Amino acid sequence: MSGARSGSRVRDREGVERVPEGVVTIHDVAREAGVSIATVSRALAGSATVAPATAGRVRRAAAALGYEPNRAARQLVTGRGQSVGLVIPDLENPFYSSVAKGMQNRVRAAGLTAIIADTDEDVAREREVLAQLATDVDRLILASPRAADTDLLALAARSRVVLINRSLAGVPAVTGDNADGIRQALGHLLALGHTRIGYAGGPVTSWSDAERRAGLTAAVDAAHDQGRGVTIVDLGAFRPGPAGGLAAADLAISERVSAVLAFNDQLALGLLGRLAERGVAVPEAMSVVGFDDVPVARLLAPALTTVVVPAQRMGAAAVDLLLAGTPAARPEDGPGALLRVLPVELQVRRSTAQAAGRRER
Amino acid sequence: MSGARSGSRVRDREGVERVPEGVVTIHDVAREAGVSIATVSRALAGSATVAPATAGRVRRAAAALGYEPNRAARQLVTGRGQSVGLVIPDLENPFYSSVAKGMQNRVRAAGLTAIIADTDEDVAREREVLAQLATDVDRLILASPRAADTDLLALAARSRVVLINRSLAGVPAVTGDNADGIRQALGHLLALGHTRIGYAGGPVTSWSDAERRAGLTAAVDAAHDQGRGVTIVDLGAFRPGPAGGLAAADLAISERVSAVLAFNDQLALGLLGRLAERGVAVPEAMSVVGFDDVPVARLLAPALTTVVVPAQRMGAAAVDLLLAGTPAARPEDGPGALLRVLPVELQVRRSTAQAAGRRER
DNA sequence: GAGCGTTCTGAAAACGTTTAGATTCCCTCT
DNA sequence: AGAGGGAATCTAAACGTTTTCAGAACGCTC
Repeated sequence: MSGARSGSRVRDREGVERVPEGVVTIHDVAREAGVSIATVSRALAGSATVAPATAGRVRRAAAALGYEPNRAARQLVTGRGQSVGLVIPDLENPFYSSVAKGMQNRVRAAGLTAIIADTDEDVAREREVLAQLATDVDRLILASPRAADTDLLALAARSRVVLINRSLAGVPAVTGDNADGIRQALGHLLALGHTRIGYAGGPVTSWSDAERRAGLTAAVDAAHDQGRGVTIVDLGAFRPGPAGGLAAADLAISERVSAVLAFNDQLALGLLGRLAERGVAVPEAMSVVGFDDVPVARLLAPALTTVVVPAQRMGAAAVDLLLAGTPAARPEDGPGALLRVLPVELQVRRSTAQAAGRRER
Repeated sequence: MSGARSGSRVRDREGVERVPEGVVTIHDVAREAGVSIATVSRALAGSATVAPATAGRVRRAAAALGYEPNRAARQLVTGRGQSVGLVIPDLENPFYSSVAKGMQNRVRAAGLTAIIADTDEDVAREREVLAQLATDVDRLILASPRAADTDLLALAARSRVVLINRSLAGVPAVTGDNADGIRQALGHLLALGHTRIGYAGGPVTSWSDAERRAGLTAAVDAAHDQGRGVTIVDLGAFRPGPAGGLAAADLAISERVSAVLAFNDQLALGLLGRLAERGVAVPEAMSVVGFDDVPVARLLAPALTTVVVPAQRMGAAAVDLLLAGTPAARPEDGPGALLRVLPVELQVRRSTAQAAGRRER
């Protein structure tokens, strides 16, 4: 029982075209080609140190036998697997499923395998997932993680990591241009004459929300500098699902804003639903702007005015960043060093309209 | 440089709580617990032949060191991988992202890894994906595959396969109760007085659509037997995305039906959008029923009456079927042998109402 | 024709795990 | 007290690959 255990069952005197029953290993190819397994490995890896004639013979033998390298064995010895993990907070959130789709496409195009894990928007779950994933994946894409900075840095230290919608010193990341998006959205509402606008925020732990709030503040300041008065009413922080939007809607009504900027489309969806329920006409009595442009946004009645974030492209871009031979970033480069910011664009639809005069309810 | 290579850097005199820098292997745990690696392996595998006291010590050591088994190594020796692949037509379709979510949760709960692949509703792409996946996964869940029966059988011959929304002799499968769902939907519309109803079908290659059509025919026959006349107008076959619904809406209007049964919610979404655009009031002038109950269905205005298919549970059930030691099915058992049919339920919302009298347009 | 570099190939060690078979230990039974 | 038998544990082989190092074959220069 030596290493050549599988020999007898693989080859018999029938010749090359005989398809082996069991799994073909590198040893079988080596025997077929009359070389050692080391040479097979090198020939198939395209190493330059193998003679062209030999390489050809090896390749032919491999093809004839239908050899497929065993990924587990390869991974074990190289330490580097051929899969990349994607960790997302919620697969049912259409924004993230789009990200997942883009990511998965690109990964597969690169001949790799996409492993996916949903954390249910839960920190503990995320930690668990990360621990499990860390062992069999050395390349990770983390979409909007809840994890603490230190945990992420530890992770990034031993795996290649790309973040989506979060930035962290020394870790490459892809995000949408949050500040610009919110600026465009606010500009649109101002142009429509709204002066009292609610902001329905995402979770306090959300990096995107922080960015969008900062962008909002900046945009408001800029407006003031131009002599345009506007009041932003902070409606609070909501879970980024449709359910969160319900509460936000009630708040928007009682705060007497004429328009609401929602942290994301999911929230806006809930808002729209609750406003309809309460008999508040959109956009006549209340304008609503979302963020993300999830696929349903344009199908709603009224179709949702929202900031288009190229979710699929974000996923793909994250993969590119991950696979590019980017040298490990040095923390001293600052957070922006490896940040890829994708442009976003306001898509005006039916959910926004000119502000009516102040209303009493 | 022996097998215990990582020893020095892992343990120092600080004690148990010290988190190791490098990767913790079974050797480290063995040293920590004062046993051999074989015992560690057995203890963690839950083998009965290890003394409870020892097992406890090992588990504690493993936890203290944060040990996670190396999957590549395990897979190499056992031959059986610990990932299961999920092939879905479109991640952006909320129904399938729900399936994916349920599947992924269950897979991870079992300590396995979920590999995901999106085929973009494309046969060629699907074939490609399957070939790629087959090399590193021996357990697959195929959601609504387009592939030919023969290809699927070949695949099922060498991997464990569970189908979702399709049935095939000898291959275990999970589906919703399509016929019953459509029966409920039709019954609801009949109860509301509709007598001329459109059916907006899915792709002709879709197994689900075939089932639903069959169920519809049966339900219509049953109604006729009870003396209730109803005319079903086949509006055609549409791509199962919202875009398909637009065309279906125009057809529904020109065919003067008072209600439409849509193959799925995506289609219904498009329908609703287009009807609103054309000024046809839902549900006053036209009732619409969907299928699937995707998360947005209840958030639409009007909220969509639809057949609730437990998508997440389907994903989970498929995993259960896959992991259960189900003996390979024998084709002679017939297609139903390993079919797990999940009950579905009509959820009445605002998109359906009593039929108005016949209208002219 | 000896010495020496080049170019190619092979032997063998590693990767971290599972598992078969050997070994130890401690009872219990005679 | 010695043998026999289980239970618990250990030793070592195996999984299929990559890669280091050493060696073989060859051609060149002097």
